[in-house]
Amino acid sequence: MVNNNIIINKLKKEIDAFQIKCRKAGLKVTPQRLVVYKALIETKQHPSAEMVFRRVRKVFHNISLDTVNRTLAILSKIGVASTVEGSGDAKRFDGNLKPHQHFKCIKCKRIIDFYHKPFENVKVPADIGEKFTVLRKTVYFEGICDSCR
Amino acid sequence: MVNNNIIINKLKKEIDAFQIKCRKAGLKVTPQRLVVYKALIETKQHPSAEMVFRRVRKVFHNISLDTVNRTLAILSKIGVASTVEGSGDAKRFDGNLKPHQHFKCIKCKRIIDFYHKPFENVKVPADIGEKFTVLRKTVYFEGICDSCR
DNA sequence: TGACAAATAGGAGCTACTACTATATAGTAA
DNA sequence: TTACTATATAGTAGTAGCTCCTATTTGTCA
Repeated sequence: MVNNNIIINKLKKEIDAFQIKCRKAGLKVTPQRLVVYKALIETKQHPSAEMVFRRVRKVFHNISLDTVNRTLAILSKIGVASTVEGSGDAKRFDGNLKPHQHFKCIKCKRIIDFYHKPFENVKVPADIGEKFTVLRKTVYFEGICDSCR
Repeated sequence: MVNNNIIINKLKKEIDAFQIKCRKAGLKVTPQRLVVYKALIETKQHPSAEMVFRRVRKVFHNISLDTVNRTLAILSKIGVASTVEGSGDAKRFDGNLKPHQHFKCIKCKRIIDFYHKPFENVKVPADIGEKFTVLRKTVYFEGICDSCR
């Protein structure tokens, strides 16, 4: 029960922070945005737009897929979510803002978070850093997960 | 001239090796496959299927996009090419088999190779290596390239 | 509480594949 | 060389995953 309250309080705080970020960015706080944001931070599944859509439809019966897509793009833009690297297939989103890395199973497409300190501070080689503006550094593994092999 | 011959010889060797790999995999060596393979290893552009298609159409007038797509998938499968990481947009292919890393410009979508030894030997954390079969390790940067900023 | 810019639902449109099928061809065996 | 057959291809239809469009609705602010 105590544990549950901690989780609920954490969620409340995150939603409050989200509303502030929206207003700062000149974005309206709509119930659609709140429900998409909640769906994203409540899961560790790194869902696609379609997965989020199916989830939120259960509580918001006539929300459109377009709104979900637009909202996920907006969340990434204002920095409360990000898109997961990995080529092909549907875009996958991530509401986990802590520095972390991903392992993706090429069979079942599951994405698993892991935390490995040395990968957080990858140094950009001098020649790259001088020529380009590096906005995102990623260490990313692909392979076969435990349940697929 | 001498330089040119070296390049042509290198290309010939790669094509011979490609034919051997095809036969080993039980795949027929068709002119379509050769032309797609050549188009891929001749460029540093990390082309999409569409880009390869437009290129090969110039010399192979009625090749179909489906064949290009299928062939690129096959090249990746038998290990003479790979798909480039990076979410969304069209799949991009790479015929460069030397260990290297990519920087992708989020504006113009250009992909630039770079070579940085320390990134070639990224160690898989023990817990990940035990639980999953890691087939591919990637260090990947995103940002704004020199011509876009 | 009214005004209005921003956001949404629903649907059309688009891009990037992927599947299907009749025809053609590479590889092998005679 | 020629005949055979499994594989591959061209052309096209179909599908997934967005993205754009428009009339309507709604959050925000004066």
